[in-house]
Amino acid sequence: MPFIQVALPTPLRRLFDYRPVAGEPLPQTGVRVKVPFGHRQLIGLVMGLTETSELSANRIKAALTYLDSQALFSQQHLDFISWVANYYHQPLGEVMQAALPALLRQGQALHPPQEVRWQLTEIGRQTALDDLKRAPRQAALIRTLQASGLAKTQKSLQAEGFTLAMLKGLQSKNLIEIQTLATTKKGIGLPQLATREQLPANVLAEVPLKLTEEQRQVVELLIKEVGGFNPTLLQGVTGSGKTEVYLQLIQHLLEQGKQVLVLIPEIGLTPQTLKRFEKRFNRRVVALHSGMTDKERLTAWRSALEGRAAVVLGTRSAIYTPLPKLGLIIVDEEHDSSFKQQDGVRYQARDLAVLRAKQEAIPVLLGSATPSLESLAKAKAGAYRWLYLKQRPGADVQVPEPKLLDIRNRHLTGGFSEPLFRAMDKHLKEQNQVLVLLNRRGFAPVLMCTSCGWIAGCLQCDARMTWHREPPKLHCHHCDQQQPLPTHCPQCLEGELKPLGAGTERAEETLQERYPEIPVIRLDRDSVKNRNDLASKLEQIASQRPAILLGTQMLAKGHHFPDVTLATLLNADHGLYSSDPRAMERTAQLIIQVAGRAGRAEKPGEVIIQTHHSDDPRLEKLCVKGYEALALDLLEERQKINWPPYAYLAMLRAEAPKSEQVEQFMSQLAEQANLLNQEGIALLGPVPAPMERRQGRYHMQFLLHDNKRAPLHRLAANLLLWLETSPEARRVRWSLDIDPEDLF
DNA sequence: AGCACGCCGACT
DNA sequence: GTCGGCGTGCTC
Repeated sequence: MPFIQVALPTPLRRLFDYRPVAGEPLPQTGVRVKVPFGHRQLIGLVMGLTETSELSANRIKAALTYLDSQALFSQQHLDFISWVANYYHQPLGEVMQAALPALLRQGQALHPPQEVRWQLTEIGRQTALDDLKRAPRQAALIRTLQASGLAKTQKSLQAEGFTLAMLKGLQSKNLIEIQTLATTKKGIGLPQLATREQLPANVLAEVPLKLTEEQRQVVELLIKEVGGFNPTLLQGVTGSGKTEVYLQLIQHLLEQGKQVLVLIPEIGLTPQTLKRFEKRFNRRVVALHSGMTDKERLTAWRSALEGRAAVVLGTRSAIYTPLPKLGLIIVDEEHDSSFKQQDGVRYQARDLAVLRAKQEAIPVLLGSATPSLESLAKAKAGAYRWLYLKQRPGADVQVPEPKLLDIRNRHLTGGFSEPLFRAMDKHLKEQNQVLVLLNRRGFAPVLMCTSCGWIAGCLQCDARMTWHREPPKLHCHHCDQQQPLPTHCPQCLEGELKPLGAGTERAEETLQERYPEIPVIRLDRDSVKNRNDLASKLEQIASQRPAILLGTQMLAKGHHFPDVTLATLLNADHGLYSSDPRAMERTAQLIIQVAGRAGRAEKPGEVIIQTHHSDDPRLEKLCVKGYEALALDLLEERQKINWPPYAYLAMLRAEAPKSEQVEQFMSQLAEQANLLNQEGIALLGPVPAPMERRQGRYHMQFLLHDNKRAPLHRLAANLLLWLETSPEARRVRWSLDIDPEDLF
């Protein structure tokens, strides 16, 4: 009798052996199993069978039950997830769990139990009841069903006095059967079709848009390469019709009966995106994102697993969706930072998309107007095919060149300079919309006492409290801690408290004062809390002209605002002189995103970027030569300083309530790392994390750097062995981040 | 991680 | 006398 090897949701990095469930056939791999574990019961995934165990047989417990009749993951998918666990040095069981929808993790059945209904078979419908003369109750049962003409629940039949024995009796005579239900999109049970879901022969539900020559070439080229691993970077300016290229490529895959996985950034999934896909195809399109209920997610996930969903449109965790007929993966806005999972099971979904495509020998398409330096480097080196969309279809209007507006020595009103106001005046007077982007929520980022200089700080973090007006409070954006607004200075008791700097609330107030007749529509996390809020704001935007659209990142991502002719970024300086080499890249992406919002229809647009450093050569390059020129410069810089994507990093972080605890642990870790470091990996740190105190805990970090991946991972693995066994590591919370993105 | 066991201090 | 603090050991 072999043992089953089970991956369990525990930080212990190994599989656990169990005796198979008695009296049941041996389970397939990829089936969930409930097992006793210490003093509790856990749900794990069967990873394989083994004849031998390192443990003595008497210490091996028996598994309790199998929760699935068929595998949730194919062997190939299990291999993929195992690879992820291995590469990111995460416990396999935890990665497996992360790959399952919450309800399956908790042990719910893949198919929710349905109420048993009985219906007549074809024979039963036609029977003359002569054969049942000696079974009057069974005959009565048939008559009841014939009279109703529909399936009846077992419960109601039993209430009418029919017994289970009668039902079984008729079932064995093939006169009645249990109705099997298929769940439709709306969740209404319909009799399952004899074969499988009947799909219209035509994949298309609407006539596709006419492609430009440029788009057509891209689509044709990509179609030609379907069927093998083929990574492509599609660099298309905002409004160049990337989505239409995706749709027509997807159409081709659907016509071959394939499934397509489309990854999108976290807030990119607007209802419009989903609708556009649904409208195009006579095939099932499902979404997978955090805004859905557990039940909705399970339904979508299941239809993907069973091959019924043709297109899965999801955020980063959708990379784990089982798709038996997967033929293509698309990552839209591939540069977006939300593809990196920052806590728990850490991974970069864009990288995993490329890996999964390679494993399945299918094409993968990374799309962006502002590709990440990682993808650009791959494209430049020839590892990815590099395609462009440079034109905007349907209009001669090109993306306007951003203009830098220097605000050194200029008076600012709520963050706005006079020349910016004048530009706004002009566009509003022409009955157009103006978009104002400000990456700061609340009324003011700082509240200060004018007489003693006291500043409202967070008690738990090394951060300032942001002053919010509506509702009035002090709010720490790092730990979510909230406090009532002080009426006077708590330090000197007499000074006046004044806001410094401006957030979206203050900008809104400023704009409303200056433009009392013009609607100001604000979009940030405080004013848009759910899908309904977003829908109503978008509707306001669509119906009001002139208008001012004001908001954070939310405003810069994904939405089309055809009436915006002026787009402006109130402050581009954040990140210009940051110690983080990624900051410039992000600022550049933001500026290009903002610029892409202006003049998308027939109207020429204008883009104004306020900055204190208009002479910064990188900003100038971005505005005049464009994103790619700047990005290639930044890449060259990265190569010079031997930094990703030309080198590899692994970050060890730790936190504890007392700073001494982390310091002590980190110095032991560093000592250990030095001891284990046989291959000359650069060890940077340990140093306090950028915001050392967060949520009342002290954070430190330790960076491993090398220009080869393998030795770095070997050292990381050895450090993990030490971390798992040393008692010091238990006194702190630590984590290992492979390919970290947030360093400073 | 999560849970139990076990050994010391301040309470009804 | 016991409740509960968290140090330590273990999980097939």
